[in-house]
Amino acid sequence: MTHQSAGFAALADPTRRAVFERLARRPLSVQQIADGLPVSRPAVSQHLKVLAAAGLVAHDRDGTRRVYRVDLRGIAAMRGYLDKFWDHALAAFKTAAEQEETDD
Amino acid sequence: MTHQSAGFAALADPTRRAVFERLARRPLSVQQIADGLPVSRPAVSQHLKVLAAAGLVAHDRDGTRRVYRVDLRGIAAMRGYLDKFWDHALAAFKTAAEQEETDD
DNA sequence: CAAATTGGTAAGTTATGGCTTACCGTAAGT
DNA sequence: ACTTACGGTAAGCCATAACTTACCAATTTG
Repeated sequence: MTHQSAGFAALADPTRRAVFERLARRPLSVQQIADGLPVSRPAVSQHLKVLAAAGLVAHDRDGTRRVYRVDLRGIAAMRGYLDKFWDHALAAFKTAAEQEETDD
Repeated sequence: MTHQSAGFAALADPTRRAVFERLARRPLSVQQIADGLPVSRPAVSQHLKVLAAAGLVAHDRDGTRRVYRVDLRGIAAMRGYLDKFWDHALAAFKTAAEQEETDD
């Protein structure tokens, strides 16, 4: 519920999408993520916080490192939100089409 | 491509999501949308512009009125973007699970 | 053709959010 | 224990974006 709306805000930012897309390829430490981006490491930390709040990423500990990876729960929530409209709009479209038919 | 990223930004704003969700129920004029929201009509116009740029809404003319409705193209683009990660993550998960099995 | 309704755009204000540097805690390595 | 590596948080800066009022164009109606 909260995850859906937070998800859109999370993926709205280009840098944050870049972080997310990198993690989709393979799990990475914060440092590794920052190395591949034109922003500082603290900036990455802040982005990860937002992504985590949206349920889009999670992390495991490895010593002092945090290895981040994508979390399916956030994606599932967003997919669910969009699918609601998708199904609804398709149904409405179908109804309209049938209406057209009987109008002939 | 452009629609995906614009879509997330478009649905990131609560007011804009409210506009979109209202339109999902049924097509409405700009005035009608504004009547149900705590913001001015020009604000609604601006939100509709953003939603339209993301391919999430479209409109038909009816005299001086513009009747807005949801546009499936924007939703399809966003679904496509998310599904990519969904499929990829599921595949990775499956591979990991099979790895576990052979580890026993 | 004048009046009224509808809605997009401009200009200006304020809040939000993304970035930086500085700082602090924690775990490993020597 | 000291040093190094890693990463989260705080404070402050600046750009963006969400809102307002004011204005204008276009269509319908009397």
